[in-house]
Amino acid sequence: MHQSATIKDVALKAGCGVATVSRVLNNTGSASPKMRSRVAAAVKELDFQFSEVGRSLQSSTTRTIGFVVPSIANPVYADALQGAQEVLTSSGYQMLLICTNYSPESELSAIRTLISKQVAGIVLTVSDAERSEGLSIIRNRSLPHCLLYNNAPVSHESWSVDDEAAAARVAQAFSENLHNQTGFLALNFNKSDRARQRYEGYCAGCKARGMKKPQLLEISEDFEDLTMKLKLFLRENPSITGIFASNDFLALAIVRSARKLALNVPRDLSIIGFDGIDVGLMVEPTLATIVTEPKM
Amino acid sequence: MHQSATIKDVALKAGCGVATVSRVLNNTGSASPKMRSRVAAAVKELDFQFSEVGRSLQSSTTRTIGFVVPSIANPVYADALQGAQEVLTSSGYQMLLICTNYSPESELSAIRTLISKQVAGIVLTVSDAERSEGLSIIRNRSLPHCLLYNNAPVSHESWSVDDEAAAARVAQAFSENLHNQTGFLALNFNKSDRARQRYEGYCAGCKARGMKKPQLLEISEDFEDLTMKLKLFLRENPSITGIFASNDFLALAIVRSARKLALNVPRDLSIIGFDGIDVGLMVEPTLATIVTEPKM
DNA sequence: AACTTGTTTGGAAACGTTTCCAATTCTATT
DNA sequence: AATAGAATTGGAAACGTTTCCAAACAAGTT
Repeated sequence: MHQSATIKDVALKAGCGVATVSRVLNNTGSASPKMRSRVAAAVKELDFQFSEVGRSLQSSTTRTIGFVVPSIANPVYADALQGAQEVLTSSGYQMLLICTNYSPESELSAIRTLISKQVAGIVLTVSDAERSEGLSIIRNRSLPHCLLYNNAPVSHESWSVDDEAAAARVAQAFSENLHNQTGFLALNFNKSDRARQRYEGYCAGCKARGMKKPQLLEISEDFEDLTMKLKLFLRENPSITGIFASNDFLALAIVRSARKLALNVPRDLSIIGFDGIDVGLMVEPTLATIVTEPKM
Repeated sequence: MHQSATIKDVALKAGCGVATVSRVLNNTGSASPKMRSRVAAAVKELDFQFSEVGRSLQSSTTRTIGFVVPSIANPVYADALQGAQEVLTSSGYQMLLICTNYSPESELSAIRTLISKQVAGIVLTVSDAERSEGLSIIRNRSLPHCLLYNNAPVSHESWSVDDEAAAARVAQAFSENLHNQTGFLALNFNKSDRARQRYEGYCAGCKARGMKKPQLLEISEDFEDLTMKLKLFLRENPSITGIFASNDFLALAIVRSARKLALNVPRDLSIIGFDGIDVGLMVEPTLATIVTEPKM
């Protein structure tokens, strides 16, 4: 494999010292016109590019931001990453991405990895912001960071959604449409503080409006038996007329299951999602959801 | 900000040379039990982690793979990245991700950036594999790489879909259902060799089955006026009974537009997509599509 | 006790940069 | 022509690792 040219090769070819090459290429310090052109020629001839590794070692900073998200197949995170990409790229940063699949252990090792790669900052969604070990490491090192979809304690940066308030809004919508007994659908309930916050906010909202306490329908990763689960759930709780899904992905899946059970959505069973992902607009009828706005 | 401990700090605290620390921690070369334990203690006390930057400089290799894709909002790429994540993470590699938004210039600069970051390899989807400048740089440097969704010339690695064959299959499906005049829907037609290959394969397939040549319906990024475009398109080509969308995203969008125009899908207008993304299964009726299998 | 073997150890160079600083060259002034 | 001052230049150190190699040490054999 063709070794990359280094600044030394350039200096040699241009007949000057490496310091001069560095100064010319970075436009820092002075250099005579002839030197500039000789360096330029050498660079072109060798197709030279700086090694960011060398630079990072010397400057002890990388132009890289680490991202830690549960999954990239979920459009909520994909869309957030897409948005981040645009601002990163335009400011000369790169994205180092790690998915954790909702596993706290993966979170920790992801964060360690990012630290050892000396990322300039970290954007992350953790399973539980209150007791994330990785997060406290980050804070100990006072690494620049920003939580994404987790709520941060005051004085910490985060970009998130007011889960409680939004969930209360869902309770309002159900209440206005005369639903009394509803369900709450969650995946990985114990692994996601978002799901729990939404559930709590939702329970509070229902209570405030005199509705019955929502029944929790918790499912596993395996979508196959969702239809069966729903069937049993509705049999055990026959008075349920609405379901609040803790995210749009689940909402779409449960709509589908409901239809398989020959239920008309929303007539027989109302369903509200959370996030406002684009594909929710593409189904028929359009998915009811809480739209969040993760843009500047 | 709390500076990270270096191997020198560890050596100092353990009362030995840096070489010893390196040997102990990497389990390379010999070390006495007492040294091992002293090093271990120092590491724990300082919460030491190797700097990957220093390591990379010395070993001139990073455990990072660069990924260049058009967009991460499109589930086709998101799913591919998700799959890649899993194998990367389990083999100790990280993903450096850059989105290009279908722009060849961004492709080139993305590739330059990745090279300067010394990635160990590159996985990329380019606009046009035949004339991608970035791709030829990669080949010149004989950097390990793999095309994703682009077809590579023989002897090069790529992970892609046989667009022509798949498109011919679509022609077959339409033909079997007695469609004669159909349309082909594409976004960024001139910016994507995939779309062109699908179109060509589709035209060939239609011709082989004695159908009329498909009409091209090309749209811009702006989905707002898709409904209007479709209306005009169908007015100009009243005999069209089916549309082949060059990807599932477009297919879902056009289904929606068709419904807005009070057309029954598939009775009045049949639509076939391409990719087989999961959300296609969540709409009602399920999206007809070509399922591709980007997994091991 | 003197030697041979084998194991542990740490100094130093190298990887590709940037930057400080001293040395050199140029320009302008007397 | 001599000199002050400014502009340009390059050597060397530093960033955090790994690895080569020689030095130090331990243990076993005469």
